[in-house]
Amino acid sequence: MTLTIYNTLTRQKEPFQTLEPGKVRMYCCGITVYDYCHLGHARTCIVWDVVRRYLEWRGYSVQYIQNFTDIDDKILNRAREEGTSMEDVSERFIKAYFEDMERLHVRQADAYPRATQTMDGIKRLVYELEQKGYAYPANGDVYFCVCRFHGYGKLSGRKLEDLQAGASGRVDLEDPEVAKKKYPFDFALWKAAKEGEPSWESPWGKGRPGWHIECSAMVRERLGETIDIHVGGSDLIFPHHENEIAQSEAVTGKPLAKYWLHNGMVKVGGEKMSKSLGNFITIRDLLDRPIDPMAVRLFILQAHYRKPVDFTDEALEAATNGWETLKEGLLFGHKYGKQLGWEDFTPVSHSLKQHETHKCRNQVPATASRFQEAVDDDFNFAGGLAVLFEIAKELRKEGNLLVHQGTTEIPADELETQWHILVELAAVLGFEARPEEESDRATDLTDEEIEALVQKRSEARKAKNWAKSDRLREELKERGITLIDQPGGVTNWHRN
RNA sequence: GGCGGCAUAGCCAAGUGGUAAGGCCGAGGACUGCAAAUCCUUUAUCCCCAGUUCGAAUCUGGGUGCCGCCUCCA
Repeated sequence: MTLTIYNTLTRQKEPFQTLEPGKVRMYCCGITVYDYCHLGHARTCIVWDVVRRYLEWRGYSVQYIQNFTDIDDKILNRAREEGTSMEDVSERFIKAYFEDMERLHVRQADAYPRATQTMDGIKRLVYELEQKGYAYPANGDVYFCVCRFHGYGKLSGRKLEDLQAGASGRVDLEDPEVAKKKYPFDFALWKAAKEGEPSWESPWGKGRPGWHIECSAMVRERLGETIDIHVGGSDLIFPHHENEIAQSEAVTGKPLAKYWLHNGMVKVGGEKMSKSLGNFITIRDLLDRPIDPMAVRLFILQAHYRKPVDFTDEALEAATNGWETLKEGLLFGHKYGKQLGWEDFTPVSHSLKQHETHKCRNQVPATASRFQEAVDDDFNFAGGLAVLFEIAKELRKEGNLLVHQGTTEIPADELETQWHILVELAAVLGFEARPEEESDRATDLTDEEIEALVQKRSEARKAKNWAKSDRLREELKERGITLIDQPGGVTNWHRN
């Protein structure tokens, strides 16, 4: 089976082939650290986290880099408002970022380069662009000359003429920065220092880098001149990624990335969630409601990554309920493994036995291959989730049968296999259920005490003293015991 | 104005030529003193029009509606 992915660059699905066998070099445009992350950021991080996990599950060794933009007007503005420094602001929100991502169960990238730590690489790129005639200085700024780069617009499907036409009326010629440019669409590689702002020494005088150049420099420094996959939000296609391509390819003469992937936006009330519209909800606010992080992940993963997804309370509730179902399946082994006499009911952790699974692909059960078949088609996680739900629902049913009837329909060893597959596939999507969350709610009653109360209730029932029997049932319920009346007057019970 | 995308049940959402995955919500039934839990069953012809085809949600053309990008943006 072949993994096929949609490439923004070619606007079609292509079979995935790495530059180097078995290895994937992947770069994700991260965030500008001037505020807490919102659900839109969460989507980006979760989607590419899962892409990475999936590639690894498919047997690739993935090198995954994500940057932090820690030089920017917004950060400076915030620092000014607070009376603190740029470093102070960026450090704080980088810390917050990691806290949020940990809660969302997003795995850490292999490295998180920052603009302020990539200064040499940035200056080298600007210098080389200038040497090759793609850049020109203007009063301490340095601009990229868009007209000189012939591939400009290839990613976003724009022509220079269209851009110019579209810009008429938008470009403010009075703006001093615009006035320095030869063409309105030239963009800054380096900006001259302003009074009271952080700056770095450079051949063009004191200043700081433009936004786009840092990614070009980081990719080159960390992953090389051409990488396999470059990802980010679809709102970065133009101008950010277009400019990255221009800068990098003008210098190296090689493609910056083979595949360009972009995730769709999160919407609220039909509109894009964004800072400027003020319709955003931060990850921490959402999780503090509280919403289970896994429900958030499910909400994100149930939509195809390229499509926009609408955030509503209803959708969130559906995801929360859906996660409950999935969770019950994932906890099956912990709850019933012992009872079913499994030899080994510890779950395979997400760091995975899957490589071994790969070695015996011919034995991989049909469910796992259906999962792979779905996800191989441009990361159709929703399709893969359907497979997970199938298993989870079956396990839940078998677990219930065990509780209610004391026996399962499916043989124990088969259930064990199913469960292991479920746990493994769920981990590929980043889902994990922790058994301790469940056992914490244990009651203080001993089995004997419960039995005694159940017996008392049975007697009340026999005497048709419904008030008393209902009171006893209610009492036990409050103490975490669920009663199950069965035909023939037998009452089973279990701790919640 | 330019470029791109989307339109599938009450809601969310896969599917991209052979008569519609999955999730959520709901309905009916079994069981029960009632309930809870559980089990079983059940909910669409795919925005509109025309065309191609033996056959289209799926391809082509037209229309309508919505969204994104074109300025910082995940």
